[in-house]
This record gives sequence, structure tokens and C-alpha cells, in this order.
Amino acid sequence: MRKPTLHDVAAEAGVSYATADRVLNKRGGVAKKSQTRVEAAIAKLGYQRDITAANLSRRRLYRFHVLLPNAAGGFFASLRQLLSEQEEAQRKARQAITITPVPPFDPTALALEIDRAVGAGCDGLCVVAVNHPEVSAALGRARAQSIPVVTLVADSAEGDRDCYVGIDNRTAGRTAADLILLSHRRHAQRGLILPVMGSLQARDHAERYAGFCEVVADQMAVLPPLETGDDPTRLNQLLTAALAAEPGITGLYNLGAGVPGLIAALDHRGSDNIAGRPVVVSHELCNATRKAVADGLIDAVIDQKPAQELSQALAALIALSDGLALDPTAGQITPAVHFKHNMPPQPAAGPNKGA
Amino acid sequence: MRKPTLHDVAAEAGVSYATADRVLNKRGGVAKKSQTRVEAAIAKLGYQRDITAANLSRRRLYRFHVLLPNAAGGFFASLRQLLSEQEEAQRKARQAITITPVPPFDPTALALEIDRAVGAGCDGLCVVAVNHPEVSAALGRARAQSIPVVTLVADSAEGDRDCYVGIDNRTAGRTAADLILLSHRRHAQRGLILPVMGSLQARDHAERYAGFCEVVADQMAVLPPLETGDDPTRLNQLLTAALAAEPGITGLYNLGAGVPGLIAALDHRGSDNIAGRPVVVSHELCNATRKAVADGLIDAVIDQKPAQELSQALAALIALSDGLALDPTAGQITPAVHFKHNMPPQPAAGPNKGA
DNA sequence: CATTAAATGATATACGTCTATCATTATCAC
DNA sequence: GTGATAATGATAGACGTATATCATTTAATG
Repeated sequence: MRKPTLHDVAAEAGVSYATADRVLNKRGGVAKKSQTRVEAAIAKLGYQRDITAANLSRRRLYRFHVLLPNAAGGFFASLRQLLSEQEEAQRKARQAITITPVPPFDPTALALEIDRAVGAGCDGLCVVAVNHPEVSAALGRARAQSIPVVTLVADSAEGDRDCYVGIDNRTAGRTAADLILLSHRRHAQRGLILPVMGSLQARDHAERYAGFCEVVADQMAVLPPLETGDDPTRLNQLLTAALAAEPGITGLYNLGAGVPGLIAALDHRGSDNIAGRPVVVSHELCNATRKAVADGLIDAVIDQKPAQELSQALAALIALSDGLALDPTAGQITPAVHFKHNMPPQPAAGPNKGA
Repeated sequence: MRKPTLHDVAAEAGVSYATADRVLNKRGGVAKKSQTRVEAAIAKLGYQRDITAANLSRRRLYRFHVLLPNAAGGFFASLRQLLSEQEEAQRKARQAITITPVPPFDPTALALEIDRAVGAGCDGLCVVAVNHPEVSAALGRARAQSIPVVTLVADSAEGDRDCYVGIDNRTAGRTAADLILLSHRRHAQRGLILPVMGSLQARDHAERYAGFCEVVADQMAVLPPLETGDDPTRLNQLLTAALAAEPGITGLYNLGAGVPGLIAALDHRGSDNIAGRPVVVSHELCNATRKAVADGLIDAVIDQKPAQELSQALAALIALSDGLALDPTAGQITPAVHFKHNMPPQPAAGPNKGA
């Protein structure tokens, strides 16, 4: 027995195809009686609209807007790069993706771009959230027009979006804590840990920090975190000073950006005996962290796998605009943990061949 | 400008739709001249067949056969469970998946089931490979009929399959090594490590072992591996004896199955001071390893994320049967590393609601 | 009962591809 | 040139849905 079609539903309900269609697509102008009969038939037959046929008929193009912070270099730059590489492939799947760079941490600018995307016609939004009433309001306006919203990397309030795709930052902080505990595993002396972060205001940093402290606090001493604003220069200065002031530091958790500053401060100390240097755990696999791991300056890197995040975000948008229920694991990303000897190969950075 | 259709291609090539179709679908009976003109037109217009329309027209059903070892409990049991849960969702996507249990490590039985699946009509095979000429031959027969073959979890020779979906076992072994190195990081004394494995004959075990040794060998002493045949009882016996014989062991790498035996042997030693106990790294997140980590008997678990493997394997089969080029990262799975404080929630084991 | 509005049915076209049939034209050997 | 074969063109129906039009039936109102 093949999949039931809308014709089958109409027959089962004893109405015409047109009426069944009116119910299915909520076109209105149907008597309540017919409405219920059609719905009953749909339930009875287990009818599922054939989305491919529907899309074919509609000449559907999924128009997705992705708003990414335009921070130069680093994590978001590689995200933008990845996305533009995927663009061609997505086009084949009837997806037209518009990438809009947005000033980072600027709620007004982000809200403006959200409204603009909605105005320009859009079937789905993918946004790196900034927690702010203006942004919430703009996302609310989008969702009021039933435009699906997916937050990427940084989440917003649950009511603001349909799905969050990214790592659980609290768990990531706990992972870092476990790594540092492991490094002190066979060590009698109590550890002294220094967290290094961009800002306690940034929700993702705050969550990582909280998760980290939850686990580490009762087994080790944790110094007050350095807040660097993700600025390498400032990070270098603060960290150099802190290391000088506290020679007993046995571990560092760098949970934000500004890795070059971290490296400068660590490198400066010279490469005396490895066992004596603090254990260093950092986030995000990039050129800087790769090199630092290879050089033995960073012990472990927690990576959120931007490529996978992107494809899951787009998949979620498609599912949402098809009106499918998201399975609960849709947005979950398990971060990868990398060390000196299990580094994945550097992805080829070459642009697409051909015109 | 919208996507070009096959009609556009025909017009561009100056032939009829029928001829363009004959070329596109290799029906034969076309003059070489027309053939090249059509191909040139396809290239010029960048024509891409609309797969959704094609599938609609063909009433296509992807009939995939998944052959999984029928080992009771443990890793493959959870794989089978996952797969049957996904079945309903896949059906919506025009996929009919047949799960066939196969005796583990039995090349003849596996080859037989492969041939049977091919005979029964099949558009794609997903197999946990066993390296053996009989299996290679059966896979070769399948591929001779241009049935795509994906190996899952355990790879076969490169020529036998189109794609391998799973972790890189050598890299996983290196990850385990890095974890153990990290645990000895702040430790002056040279470590003494005992590897515990199912069999050196199993390719995945051998690869993990090799990767592990590559990294660890020059910094620590590695004892000859225990070969347990993945049997918990035997593992318990061998390990208990080994721990008694070598009280100086500082680390264990359990790279196969039989975790309950591992736990019995470790538990038996009593929970004296944690710092004194060997560091334990194991594979596969399951009830046994979860509990052992919670109890502090296992320090880290490397998991290959069976759910993700399955969905990637099916995605690869679809891409292959659509004749698309696989992107090179299609089969790559980055294993997750879990510790006591970053355990993911136990997935709900409930069956699908409704009939 | 007549009048108007609401609900429904019947039907046609389109989306882009696949498949099949049949008529037409080109090509070859002899 | 004749006949046979190969290549091509023209066309129609199907897949399941979306969308629109128009005619018809049903219900509501006075």
C-alpha cells in the first residue's frame, strides 16, 4: 500500500479534492463539519504531505538570511568562509542563502538587520544572538510573521527562537574543568587555577565560567578571572602580570578569544621543564590554537565545530519551514576535544574551482 | 534567471527533449554528435537535474539495507535501537530501511546477507565491515550492479566501498594517548601503561592500539596488551592478574568491549586514594561506562556517537544513489570525549508514541 | 418562496522529470 | 534507388501538490 495522497484523503472524507486542499492549506471558507471530516481522514490515513511534490509545485526557494558578526579574523571569519563555500551546494537544494555581516555585540544594528531581512522577504533567519530587548523585539516581529528563527553559537531567550544550534557552554566549561582535573589527577598538591575570559557580560563566557567553577571549585583554588575584552594585547598584559604575581599557578582556562595574546604571555616565559608549566585549556580550533598546541603551549582545545553547526542550523531552518517537528537533538553540538596528537587535518582553504 | 531545465538544455543543444533525456539518462541510441552537443549544453548552462522532481516522477523509494552485528547488548544493540527509532522519520523521506541482524565477525554469513539484499532489490548497502575475501567479493558484486556501499564503524578495503562513516581509529587511539599523557602531565615519574583490547586481529582494535603506541611509546613504558576477546569474564581474570603482577601500573587504555569485566577488576581493588589508582580511558558511552565514570572508576570515555554515524551513513547513501559527489568530510566523525562532569543526558529510551 | 451569501465540486494548468509510443528523418549497405 | 536500421522528434501521461476559476449546491435571511 502506497503513501496516501490528498486525493485519498478527500475520498475518505467524502469531500472533493478542492475542499481537502482548503482545509490542508488553511484557505478558509470551509464549513466546520467538512473541516473535521477532513482532519479525521488525515489522521486515519496518516496522511503526510509530500514536501518534495509541494515544493516542486510551488517552485519553492528557501530564502534564508544568516546574520553573522563581521569581526575580522578568528571564529566568525571562518564561519563566514565556510558558509560561502557551502553556498553553491545549497543552491542545488533550492536554498538561497543571504549572508549579512553585522557589527558584533551591537543590538540596535542586529535588530535593524533582522527587520530588513524580514522586509526583504525571508523564509528563515539564522542569527548569532545578542541578549537585548531590541533584538528580542525584532525576533518577535519575525516570528509573528511565522518566519522560523534559529540562533547560532550564542543563544537567546527561549521564547525568542525556534531552535538553538550550538554547544552547551556550561557543559563546555565543565569539560574544561574535567581536563584540568585530569591533568592534576596523579598530583597530590592542590591546584591553583586562573580563568581568562573576554567578559562576564557575554552570556556564553559567563556560562562557560560558571560550569567550570561548579566542577573545579571544591578541589582546587580558583583565582578571580581576568577580563580581557577578547583583546590580545590586553590579554597579554594582564596574564603576564598575573603569572608574575602568582608563581604557583598550575592551570589556565582561556574561555574567550584573544589567543595570540595568551601565546605571547606563555611563550615569554620560556620553555623550561614542561611539568612545571601550567596546564592550558582553550577554546576554538584556529590557526593560533593549532600552532600553540603543536608547540606545547596549549594542552587541550575545545572546539565547537563551526562547519557542523552551520549545516545543522540550515537543516533546522528547512525542517521548520516545512512545518516539521524538530527532533530534540536537532541543535545539540558535542564539542570536540583536541590535543597535540589528534589534530584533524587543516581543511583545504581553496576557493571553489571554476567561475 | 531561474534554474535551467532539461528543456532549456535541449533547446540550447538544438535537439529535442527526448534526445536530451536519452543522453542524460544514458538510454543509448544517440549519435555521438548529439551526445557531445547535449553534454556541452549541460556544461554551458550548468544544468543540474532537479532530484526532487525526478524522484517524484519515478515514485522513487530508496531501499536501503543495513546489516548490523546481532551481538546482544552493548554498542550494536544501541545502534539497532536507534535505527529502528529513526525508521518512521526516514519513511517520510522516501526511504525504506531494512535492518538485518548478522552474526558478528562471520564473513560467510555477512557475504550471504549481502548477496541476499542485492537479490531482494536494494538501492544502497550499509555494512559493518569484516575484512575477508568473501566479504570483499560480495561487496564487489553489489557495486558491480552500481549499488552504493557505505561501511559503518568498521571499514573495509578502500576499493570495496564508496564511503566509510566512522571514526578514525588510529586518531582515537592517539586521543586516548593524549588523555593519558595529560593525566601524567604534572608528574615527574615515568608512567607504566597497560592496554586492554579484544583482539589484535580486529582491524579497529589494531588501529587504536597502533595510534596509541605511536604517541605514548617514547614517553612511557607500555606493557604488552591484554587480549580478552571482548569477553568480560576473561577481561576480569586477565586484568586482575596483571594488576597484581605489576603494582606500578599508572594507566589503563581499554580499547575494546567487555567493560563490565574491567569494572569488576578495578572495583575489586577497593577505593583507596584516587591519586594512587591508575588512570583509565575507555571507549563507547553505554550504561556500563556511564556508571563507571560516575563512580570514578573510569576517567575518560571516547565515544563514536552512533546516532550521528547512522544519520551520516544514510545521508551518504542518498547522496550516492542520487549520483552526487560526496564531499570529502561526509564520513568523518569526530569522537566525543566524556568525563565525570560533562556526561550528556541519557537519551530517552521510550518507543515511539502512537501505533 | 425568492434572494443573497457561503460552501463545495469540478476542472484545468503548472512544477520538472521519467517513461513510453509512434511517426519521421538520416544513414548505411547493396 | 531500395530497403533495413539507426537516430531523432513530437507528444502524452504520470508523479503529488498548489492555485485559480467557475459552476453548482446548500444554508441563511427576510
